[in-house]
Amino acid sequence: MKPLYAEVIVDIAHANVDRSFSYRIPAALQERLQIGDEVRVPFGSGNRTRSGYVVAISDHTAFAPEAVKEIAGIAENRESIEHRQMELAFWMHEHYGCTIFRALNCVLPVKNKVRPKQKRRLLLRADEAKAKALLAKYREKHMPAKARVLQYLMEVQEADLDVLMKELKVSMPSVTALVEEGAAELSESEVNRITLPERAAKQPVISLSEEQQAAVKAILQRRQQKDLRPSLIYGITGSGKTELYMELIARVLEEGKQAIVLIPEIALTYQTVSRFVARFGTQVSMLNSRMSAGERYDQFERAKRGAIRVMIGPRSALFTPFPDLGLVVIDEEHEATYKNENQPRYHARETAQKLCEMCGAMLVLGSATPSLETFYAAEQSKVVLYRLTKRVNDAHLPEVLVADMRKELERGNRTMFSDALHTALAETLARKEQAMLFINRRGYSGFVSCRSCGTALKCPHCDVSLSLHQDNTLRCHYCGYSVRMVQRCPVCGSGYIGAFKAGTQQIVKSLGQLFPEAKVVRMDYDTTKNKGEYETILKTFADHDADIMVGTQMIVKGHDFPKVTLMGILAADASLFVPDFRAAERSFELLTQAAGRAGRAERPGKVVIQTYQPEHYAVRYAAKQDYEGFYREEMQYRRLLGYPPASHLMVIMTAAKNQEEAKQTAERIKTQAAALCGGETMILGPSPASIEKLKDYYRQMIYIRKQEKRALETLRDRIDHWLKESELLSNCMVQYDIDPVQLQ
DNA sequence: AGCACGCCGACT
DNA sequence: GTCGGCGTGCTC
Repeated sequence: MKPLYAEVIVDIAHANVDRSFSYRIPAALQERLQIGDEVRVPFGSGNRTRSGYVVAISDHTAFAPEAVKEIAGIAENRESIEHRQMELAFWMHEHYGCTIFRALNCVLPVKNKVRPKQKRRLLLRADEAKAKALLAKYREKHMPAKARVLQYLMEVQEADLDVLMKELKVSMPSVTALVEEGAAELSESEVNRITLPERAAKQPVISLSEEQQAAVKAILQRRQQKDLRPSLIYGITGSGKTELYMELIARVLEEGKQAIVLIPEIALTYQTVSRFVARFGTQVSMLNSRMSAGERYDQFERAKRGAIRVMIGPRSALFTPFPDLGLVVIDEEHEATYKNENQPRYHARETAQKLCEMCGAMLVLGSATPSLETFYAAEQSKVVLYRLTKRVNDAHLPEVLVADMRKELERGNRTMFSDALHTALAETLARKEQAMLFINRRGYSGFVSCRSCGTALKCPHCDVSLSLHQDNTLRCHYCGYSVRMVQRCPVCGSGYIGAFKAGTQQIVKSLGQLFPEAKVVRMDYDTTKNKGEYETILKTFADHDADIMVGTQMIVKGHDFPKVTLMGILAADASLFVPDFRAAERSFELLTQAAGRAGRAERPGKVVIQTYQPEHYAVRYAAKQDYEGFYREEMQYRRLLGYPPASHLMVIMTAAKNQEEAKQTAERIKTQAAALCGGETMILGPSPASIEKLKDYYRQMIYIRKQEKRALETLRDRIDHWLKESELLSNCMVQYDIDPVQLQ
């Protein structure tokens, strides 16, 4: 019998051992051992037994066979949380074509990751007399390292451990010695210092509307029948999706199970979380991206122990190791942030579905503008749809005006504001109400449009916009088509053609000229970079210390300001012509959500959409707040052009420091792919990525379409296998993404 | 993370 | 020499 080896990740939280080690599998375990099993292995020169996880099994090892040690034993609980998490990691590895390591690091994020040392502080513990005595002793006994540390501590009382070690040129052994002698104390990072809202005065549980109750009842009933298909709560803004989620969470908690709630990072604010805390108290916790690995670790440990039973967070909260998960909610499921743009390129929606299948948990998706994927799945009965059609408190939908900016130009209005918006602003200010101006900054990647007739230049082959490059050519990022920049609009001959530009700063400036007495706040990436700024701006506006808020995408999500009765959308077109097949979908979402911001309370709201393309279907349907109309029209395009979800699309990206290398590798991959899948498959490219050079790497893209997703996965694995055999990979990186959410 | 090895200054 | 503190590097 062949000797079998297992690759084992050792359970030590340190970067230096963040890799696998080969172990021999004892005869008794050869039949039984599986990838993902927890094993006991001798490790290090002391051969201390440690636990680890099997990540691969094979009949050979890259390590010197005579130096390989043997697995000591297997942990018997294949039901453990870790085992379940490992299984999820392996699914991600297969599904997203990333390495097992990447997947594991994502699913068990603290394992193998160093706890941030900079957070550890060294405090003086001995009193003055004792410290002086010890210092004298160290000096006398020639222990300079310890003496230096102690003296320093006596001066400053406490110090950051990393800084101290560097400054005083000492290392860990000296510090530990001091701690053991009781002279000093190490404090871990401020444990659990995330500030959750205080338990708010217990608010009465809002009773659900008939519609909401019916949906809750149906979802629970389906679970009883072991129907684990995801549920889609499709409800217009203000229809009370959150109450519905909370009701489901309450039911799950009653059964002694736990729940995960995913919310896009941008909407993950104090207010959102406090609603959950008000209902469920200290069982609720949250994650966010600003947390250190240590804080995250603490959260996960508490979840494992049962101290937390509801976790709210972004994408990564999905990996909370709950012992008995009963429910996953994904709010605003259409959001692009649910797709990880780094390796592993997982989509939280798909991954949640897998996780829920594994745990027998319910998956509930919610959105006012569902992703085409989810709505398509609902049409095919792979997802069960529940509609919420009524706004809570019978609030009215806003009145939407579409301002045709071409006509404004004709009339000689060269400002950024249409007459309609100008008038509406004046009226709103006169009524002492508030307005928001949303400037669509998506699609800043240089699409070229005519200010006179609204034409945007498109690729004749791909139906995506051309981008203006620095060498003054217009290029298609899908197929590589390229043409010289035009001087006049090819449709109307106007000279007003160029790349679109407008920023929040310019808007604030012109507002100052038009309405000098109005107070304006600006919210965009620049003004919210520092901690707390986001909250400060929101508070200023909520307290009506400002009349107009100007901002980017950020202002669209999140908050209800009851006094906002006007929403102005500038450059609604910008996102329509991003060179991405999802451009229309994204624009529709943005416009619809922005429109939903106005007049949510008893005051009627007004929305002004400024566009050069009033006849575009995304603008038309957004103005009517008609998702389903938009869905049907958009699906026709997707079917026609073979884009997801009608068909499936794989993007292969090559990246190399040498431009030629990236190109040639891409060419050879294309040839190989063509050979592997025969004649009828559509392969586009290679063409440069929209930002061709990124962080010194030149990037080339290939697009492959197929009816079956499975076929793309097989193709990916075959190409990857072929690449590893060939010698192409040495200077060139290759990444795959099936059904991308954002094209690069 | 923990362990061993090897460097270097002090002392029998 | 050689003892012991202390930094460094490795762990299948």
